[in-house]
Amino acid sequence: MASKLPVVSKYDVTGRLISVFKNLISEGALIPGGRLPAERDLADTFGVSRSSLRQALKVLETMGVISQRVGDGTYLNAGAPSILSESMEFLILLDGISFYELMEARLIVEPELVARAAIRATADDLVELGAVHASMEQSRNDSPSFVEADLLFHRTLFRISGNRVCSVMFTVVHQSVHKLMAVTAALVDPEHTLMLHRRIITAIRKGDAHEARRRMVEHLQDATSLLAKTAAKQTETRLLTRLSTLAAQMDDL
Amino acid sequence: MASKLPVVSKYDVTGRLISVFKNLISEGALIPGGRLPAERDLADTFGVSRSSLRQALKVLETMGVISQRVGDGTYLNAGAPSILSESMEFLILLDGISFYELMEARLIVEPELVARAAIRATADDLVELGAVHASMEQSRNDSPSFVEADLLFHRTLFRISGNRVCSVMFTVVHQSVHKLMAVTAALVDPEHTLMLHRRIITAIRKGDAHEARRRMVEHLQDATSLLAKTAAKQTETRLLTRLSTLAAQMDDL
DNA sequence: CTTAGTGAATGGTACTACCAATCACTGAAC
DNA sequence: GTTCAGTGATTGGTAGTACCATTCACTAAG
Repeated sequence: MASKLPVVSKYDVTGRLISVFKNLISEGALIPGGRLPAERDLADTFGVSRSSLRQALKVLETMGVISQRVGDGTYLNAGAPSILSESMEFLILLDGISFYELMEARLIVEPELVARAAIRATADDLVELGAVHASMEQSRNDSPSFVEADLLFHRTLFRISGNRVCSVMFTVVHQSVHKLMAVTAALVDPEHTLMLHRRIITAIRKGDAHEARRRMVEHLQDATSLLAKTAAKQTETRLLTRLSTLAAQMDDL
Repeated sequence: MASKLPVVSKYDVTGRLISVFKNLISEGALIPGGRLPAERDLADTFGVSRSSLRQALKVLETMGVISQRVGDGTYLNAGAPSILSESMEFLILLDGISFYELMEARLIVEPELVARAAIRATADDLVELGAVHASMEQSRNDSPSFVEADLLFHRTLFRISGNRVCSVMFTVVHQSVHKLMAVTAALVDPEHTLMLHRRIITAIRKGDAHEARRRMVEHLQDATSLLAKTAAKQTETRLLTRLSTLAAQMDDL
């Protein structure tokens, strides 16, 4: 007869639980924003221990799929732009991705993306883009918020372009680059950056995809060479490997 | 005095543990391929319970950062192209990313990437690319392996382009698209695909970046319209939402 | 109607016990 | 000396219990 009946390999319960949640979501049994049963009930329903269930839930929470609040409950998140960010940080660490490679990735994606933004931008999009740029001008003398506004500008362009896949994937790239820019921001000329941004906006307003693409290349190449100048190779490497140190620490270890 | 001394908020032990591992990796205390102490020892040295530690390790394992083997131990992985894959699947589910959006992301990235490949390709790269194409020709009558070889072709181009950020990010995009292609592969004309690929290879051999870019756009647009034709909107949606069902199931639930 | 309080529900952590797979070591057989 | 079987310690995987801190809904007092 069959050699294995309902063996079901007692192992990898956690992994199978993750698959179950994946299916429940795809089947619509769980809706974004909805609340999941309590851990004790879930464990009971699935016939697994609360320990194993919690491992699975912790994975989902780290990926941004769910949110857990003590005393309240567990909720399924709506769209989750932060899903990839934790993974990406480890990727940068393990593969030793350099600052140049990050910027090159931007050079590959953002010009083509802004070209689509130039075509698809609605009137509302243009207003929003103008507002973002205005807030950038206001913070021209405050490095931290200027860098912040700079990235918001790029992220807005991603949104306008309409491709969420690229948008999400480059959230973390932007975050990583952001940490580097924050260090060297003092040496950046705000007026120069603002001018390059204005050129991009103008191209989008005209709906000129080619021009927008060209202006984005111009801007990113300028930023790359500038950051490269201010950060010596040695320093840069050190910065990159310390990217994650900003996170919460285990104080008592 | 200070209002909070060593309070250290007993909460989010797992999250802080993940940060600790991140730091240990970035500081070189953990090297890829290296073995971590046993769970019981780790929990002891960190002063946390094995439960909390295991939650953190499970997150790292799911992301592909570490590998755990019963009876053996826990090892830090080298580069991990699969890190983003699990997260991406949930993203597609939660955000309802469509097949068109996936293909558009490819259209944004791959042409520019192949342009760089045309410039950077070494003699060895060209040989490898030729070999991949040859294996594709051999499997022209076997749909499954033909689709497989098709994706290998594109992944090889990613590698040759030299940008690991894009390469890793699109691993999962390719995987998702692959599952769709496997369904509609029967309707694809192998000879047509092979011809489009040959054009790309020829452009790379010539080192003609513009030509390579143009040929990639041609190929991807062709693939998109073809898949769109064979997959009615309704069917497509159903396929997408079932993308994850191939994974292991919880048989006993 | 507002506010303070009370108790149940919930996630977070700790700890123990046991299982199954793996590996290194030992000793017998060739 | 070499090989192979066995044995025991080590290790990850799961189950289960207990307790804590937070949150929320409900209640009663103002």
